[in-house]
Amino acid sequence: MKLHNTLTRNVENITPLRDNIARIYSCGPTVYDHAHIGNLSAYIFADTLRRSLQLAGYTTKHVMNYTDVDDKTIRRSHEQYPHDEPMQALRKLTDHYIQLFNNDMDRLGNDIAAVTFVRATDHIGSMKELTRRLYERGFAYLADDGVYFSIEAYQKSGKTYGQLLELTPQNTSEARIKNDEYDKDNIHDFALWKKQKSGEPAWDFELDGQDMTGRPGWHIECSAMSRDELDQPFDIHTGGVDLIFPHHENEIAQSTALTIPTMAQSFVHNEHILVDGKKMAKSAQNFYTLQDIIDKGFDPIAFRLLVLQAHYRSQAHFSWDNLEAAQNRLQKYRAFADLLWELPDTGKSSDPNLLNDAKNDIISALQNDIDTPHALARLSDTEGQWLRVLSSESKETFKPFLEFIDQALGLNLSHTKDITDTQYELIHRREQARRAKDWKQSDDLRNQLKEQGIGVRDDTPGGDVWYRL
RNA sequence: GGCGCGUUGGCCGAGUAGUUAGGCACAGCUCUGCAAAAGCUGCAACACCGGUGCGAUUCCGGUACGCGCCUCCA
Repeated sequence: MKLHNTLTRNVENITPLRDNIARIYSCGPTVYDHAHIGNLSAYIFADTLRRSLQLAGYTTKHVMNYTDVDDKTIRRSHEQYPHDEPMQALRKLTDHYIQLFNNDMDRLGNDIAAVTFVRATDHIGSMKELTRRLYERGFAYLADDGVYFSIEAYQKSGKTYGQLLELTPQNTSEARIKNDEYDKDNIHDFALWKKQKSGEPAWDFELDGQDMTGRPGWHIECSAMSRDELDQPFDIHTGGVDLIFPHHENEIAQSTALTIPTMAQSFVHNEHILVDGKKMAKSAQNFYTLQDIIDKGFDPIAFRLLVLQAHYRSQAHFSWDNLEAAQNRLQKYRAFADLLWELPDTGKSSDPNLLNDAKNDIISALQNDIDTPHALARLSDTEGQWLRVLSSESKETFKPFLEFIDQALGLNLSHTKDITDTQYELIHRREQARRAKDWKQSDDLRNQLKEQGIGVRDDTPGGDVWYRL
């Protein structure tokens, strides 16, 4: 399995470090609002990555976190539930958005059952513990508003800060220096733990005899959770390119300061989805949610296809035209899947290479740095040969192929349902009408079927073939 | 200011040192009672300027434009 590793900036072969189990940690959502489709595309990628590892024959352990305590969740929970206790308000808010998030994930074809979801607030204990150990070993210091990680101490211990990107003094924007309003020694130092401000939810914490009651910093959450759930080092850490710095760099620093040489053997980052050539972001107000897409009559899986049509390391463009193109493509795939019901129940494939070659090509495309555009091209190619499928396959041979496509790409094609006996009857009557050259009757029947969302392909060997519109 | 990435036909989007994925859209033809489907054909691209090659869209250098990161961010 080849993957692009941000640590080395190269596509390299990856094999699991331990027990043939691929351990993946994906930075998940901050659950303070609806996820927008740019956020969601990162999880479509993570889902596809896990599927690809499974196809490569590895067992996977895939962990994704919910960031359910941070500045935004706290602010938002106070706005929405001003009369509740801070902790209770936080819980209400994050419970709500976790539920919405899971629903979006499911609608997008992401296999949520294959992922272990963890909440930051369920791991506060290990966050405190990690903070304490970093402090005791001299990698952290106390400030008025919290506990900070010391980049200087980290570097003096012989470690590199800047493993994922080059960091130089010139590389730091003036804006950052000007905005540096916190009480820290070095501009890159970051909070491991923040002391409670009034009205904020907080957890008891005593460090070096001082009351540090408060909450964890963002970066420590992922270091602690990934260690709790996967141990370190694990195999693959995923996230959007925006997380490379500082988030993942800081996670590495926290996780490697004490003992282990690396946090994860591979960091994989997906590029952003652009709207009108710009990054989709809440702050830029140029974002859409999955519900926006659904309200416009699009299928969530069409959006999945739009994401998969571009390589994860290139910026994809979102537009309604592109989404419509993806939806059309999905319709074709579904019509292809509907062929299942036209096939005989049993019988060996008389054209065994047709589906096997496609399957193997799709597997190799995915093993090659998750080359989903190539995999989809191959699927489209196979779809274009539906007549051959119709004449050579049976349910016994075609169903597993659809299941394979679903396993590999999450398109839910094998969920195709048969049409009703009444609808078959309509198709049958139309064929008879056509044979009798009763064109009015046959057109009537065709319209009836159309109203029920069924299209008919004439003149195929063995009788008319239906598909969903 | 620093670092990184990109620029492919009407649109999206792969790929390659010589034979050029795929999707969407469009035009014509065949087939068809009509339509759909299918088949055939057409359409049309590798930002610009140099360099190295017999040969570059593909490698190297530069220019222009765009994007991202350096701050919360998928």
